[in-house]
Amino acid sequence: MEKPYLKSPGAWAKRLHLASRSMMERILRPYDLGPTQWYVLYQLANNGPTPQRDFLSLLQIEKPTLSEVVRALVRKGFINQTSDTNDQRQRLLTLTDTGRQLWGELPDPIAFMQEIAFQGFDKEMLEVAVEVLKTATERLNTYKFDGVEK
Amino acid sequence: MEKPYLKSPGAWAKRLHLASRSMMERILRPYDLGPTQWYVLYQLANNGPTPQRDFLSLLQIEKPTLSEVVRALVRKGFINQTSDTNDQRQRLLTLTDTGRQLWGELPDPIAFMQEIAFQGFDKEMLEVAVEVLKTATERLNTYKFDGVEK
DNA sequence: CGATATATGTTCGCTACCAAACTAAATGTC
DNA sequence: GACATTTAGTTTGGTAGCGAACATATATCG
Repeated sequence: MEKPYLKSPGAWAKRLHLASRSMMERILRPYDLGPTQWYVLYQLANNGPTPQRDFLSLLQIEKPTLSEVVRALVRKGFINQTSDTNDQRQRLLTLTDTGRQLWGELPDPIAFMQEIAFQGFDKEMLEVAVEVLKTATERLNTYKFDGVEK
Repeated sequence: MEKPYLKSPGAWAKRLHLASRSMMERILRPYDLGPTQWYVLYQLANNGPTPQRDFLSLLQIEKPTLSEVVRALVRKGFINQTSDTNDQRQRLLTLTDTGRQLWGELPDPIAFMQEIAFQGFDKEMLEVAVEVLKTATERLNTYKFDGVEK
């Protein structure tokens, strides 16, 4: 009975995620940008001004997390957060000039890391891996649970 | 050119990790325990008092992270942190009586989630997934980089 | 119209992760 | 023995994540 779970896809998913995050942070640090902050700029640079609300599903994060990311980007002067004129609840996020200029200088960390991590793998192997991860994720996310027995 | 990376194993690794963490947090919340805190108790309950230092490799985390986890467990009264008599730098972690009692009441969240997430999969598919994740992780972790071109 | 419900964001308090800079103790080296 | 180096942990300040509770604004319903 020796920690079988350290060899499971779940454990390796965690390690891969942390390794990816770590490298992305190193790449972005010179630009004073975190990984999730990068995704927000990515969206704004490629699709123009976007309601803050939309980022919840785009980034798959909760409201408090998004609030903090937005706050950081506003503080750094890379985006503006304005109230929608029609619906005063909604906030619209737009790139500032500084933000647009920064985006022009940024490398694409995702493409870079994909190349390192997955280059040379069979297409089929990658598909199997995605299938396992995707299914496991869906099962966990949809599992109804009223507390574990106890 | 539509965000191919959202379908990559890296993206799914992140989602699976977050889904796992989220469920583990829900399971452990009634016991006032976080996932990483659980792993520390797991080690102490199964292998007895352990130098704090050893947890760095066991949990694959950095010193500040460990410091904070230990701090939380001491604050909650589940472990003791004492100085080694031979080497005053080292700290030894031991379960308190409260901690031991708590451990006796805890479910095993890992076994529980493994069952939900991976049940019914081909052994071969799981091995392929692990192979992909493990290789990708190693490549990212060993990649030497003196900053991306820029 | 008014009360209630829903949608959008923020705040608070927590876990968990890191790098950089620090203290203190032990070890090596000259 | 003195000084430099290494090792163990902490502190500080940051990102990223969450639930619970809150304020506001819009929408719905009676």
